[in-house]
Amino acid sequence: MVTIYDVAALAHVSASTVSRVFNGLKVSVDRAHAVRSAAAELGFVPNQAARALRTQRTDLITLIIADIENPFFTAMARGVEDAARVAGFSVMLCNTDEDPEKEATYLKIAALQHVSGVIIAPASEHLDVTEVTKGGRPLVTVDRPVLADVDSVVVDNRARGYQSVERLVADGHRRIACVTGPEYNETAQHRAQGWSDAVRRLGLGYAPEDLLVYSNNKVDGGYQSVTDLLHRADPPDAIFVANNMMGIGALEAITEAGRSPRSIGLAVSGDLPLLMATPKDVHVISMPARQIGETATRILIERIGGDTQPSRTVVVR
Amino acid sequence: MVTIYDVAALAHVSASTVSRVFNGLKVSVDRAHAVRSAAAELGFVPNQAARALRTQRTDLITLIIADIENPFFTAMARGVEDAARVAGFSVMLCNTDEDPEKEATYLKIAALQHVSGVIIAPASEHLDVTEVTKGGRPLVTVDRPVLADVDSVVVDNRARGYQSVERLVADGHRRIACVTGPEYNETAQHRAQGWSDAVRRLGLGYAPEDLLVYSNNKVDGGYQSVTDLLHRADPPDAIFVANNMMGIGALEAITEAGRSPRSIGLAVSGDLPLLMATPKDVHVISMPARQIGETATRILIERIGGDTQPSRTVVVR
DNA sequence: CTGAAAGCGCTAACAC
DNA sequence: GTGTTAGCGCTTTCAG
Repeated sequence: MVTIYDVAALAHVSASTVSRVFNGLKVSVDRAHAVRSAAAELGFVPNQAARALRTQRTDLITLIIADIENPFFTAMARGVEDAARVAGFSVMLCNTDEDPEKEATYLKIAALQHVSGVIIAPASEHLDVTEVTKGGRPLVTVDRPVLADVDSVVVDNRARGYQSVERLVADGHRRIACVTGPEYNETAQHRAQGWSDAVRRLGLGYAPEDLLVYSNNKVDGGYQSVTDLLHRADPPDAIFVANNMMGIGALEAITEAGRSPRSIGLAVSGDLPLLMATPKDVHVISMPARQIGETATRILIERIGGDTQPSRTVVVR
Repeated sequence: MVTIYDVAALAHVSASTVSRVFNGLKVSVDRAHAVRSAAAELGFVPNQAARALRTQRTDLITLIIADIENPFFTAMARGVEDAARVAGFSVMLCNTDEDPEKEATYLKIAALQHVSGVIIAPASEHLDVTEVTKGGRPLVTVDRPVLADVDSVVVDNRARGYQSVERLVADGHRRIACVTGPEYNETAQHRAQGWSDAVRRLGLGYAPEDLLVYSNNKVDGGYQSVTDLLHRADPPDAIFVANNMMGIGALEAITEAGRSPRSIGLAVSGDLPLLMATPKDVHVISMPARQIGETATRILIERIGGDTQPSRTVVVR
């Protein structure tokens, strides 16, 4: 392994000068040049482990997401990756499967690896971030805020629910059901709240609770819930589905029931993955997934750079 | 930060003894116990950077895939992750977007970070692995072999193409087209070869080239290619689609053309993502994505452990 | 089986 | 601006 000392010897300078060159500190031009060519000649690459040991930091960002198979998260991951790369950071992607235990493990690993920062789509707002933030390591949550004092990047979930109802009403629907995520999931709750607020505010004339279904944010859940709704004695004439994956399931259920998004109104929060063209008549309230990732990364990197302003929650449109 | 010296002091032993305990080397039971409780009391966690610097290795595996948004790769990633975790490794997931430049960058980073090993779904068989393998770091490729002397885990792509034709013929189809991936992609070529072999061997009575279409392994490509095929003057009566994403596009194209997989035969290599139920009459030649990931990881970890048998290519069924 | 001692490659005071 | 020096926390000979 070629070290900084080999380079120093070849360039007739000290090791510190080599170090300075590689860290962009002030060095006279001729020596800097000597160092660079020596390094190139030897194929020198700085040893990250040594650097990490010395500085107690890495140029690594850990990204922890709930479900790598959900296109929303993968799109977000791309946003993170892109923003991180231009800033010279690498991203370590971890998948929790919505399992708080895996989540905790990854947070611990992140701390162990001395990553520079963590971006996480937390399984719950009760996430324990102390393990990673103690020692001043920044963490920003995406998709949902947590109760701890950290930065978050989220979307306005209530507005999404509200807007969905407005659009369906504009289409002439009056009896609009809601299929949202698990009851313990705050994001799911907020979307449902937006929907129920609208149902009341617009005077649609039924108790929202009667048409509210909690599901699992997965394709099969959306399929099942919508199928059930369609078979009720007193079925809805439209449905707001609060998550992209369930949106796919909903579409399948509607098709299978011999209906179409024209006859039964459908609004979905989140982009429908893998569909060439969004079926006519489906209202898609698009999710700026990539932008969420980019924004979160930018905030994280500012923090890594020493930004100490009070923590904030950014709502992305 | 609490170090092994703090633990050593509290346990009245030397630092080396603490190190031995944490590395599973022989230490007398009572001292081992003392060390463990001291470590627990202080909340000691070994500093990975120091360890990496000393040993020149990490418990990190880098997984490099072409497209994080393709469910085949994400399923594979899960297999890798699961197998890695039980062996005490963490995985760093990198997404190349099929961009050889990004791929090269990630390989370089992997070497820099002193990861223990690399699993990669290479963009091409001409992948240059020297940067990462020099120094004896193991690398295994998945999905496709490369020209270098490394382990690979693949599926039998020719067999998949051949089998698809057999199944469609059994359904009574005689004029079977093939939509495969990019021409430079060996995997795509092999699937097409299996298809064309079958077309000839089964005496279907047309020149395979006439019904072979190269596409882009994406949803839109599958959609476009199938649409074009259906509008030909002399259209096929069945289609073999060589990739999961294009399979989705194909299905959309068929539906949009007012046809169904019953009237136009359809066989797809790879599982159709996000569909609740695979449409009746579609032949899906399933891909053992997860198993590929697990197998690759197991091989990699054996190599990391010092296995030096000649490199091999494992074909997963 | 255990401890002392010597670094792994790098950075950051500190002097010059 | 530059070199000298002293570690970062750990593992690993080498003695005992």
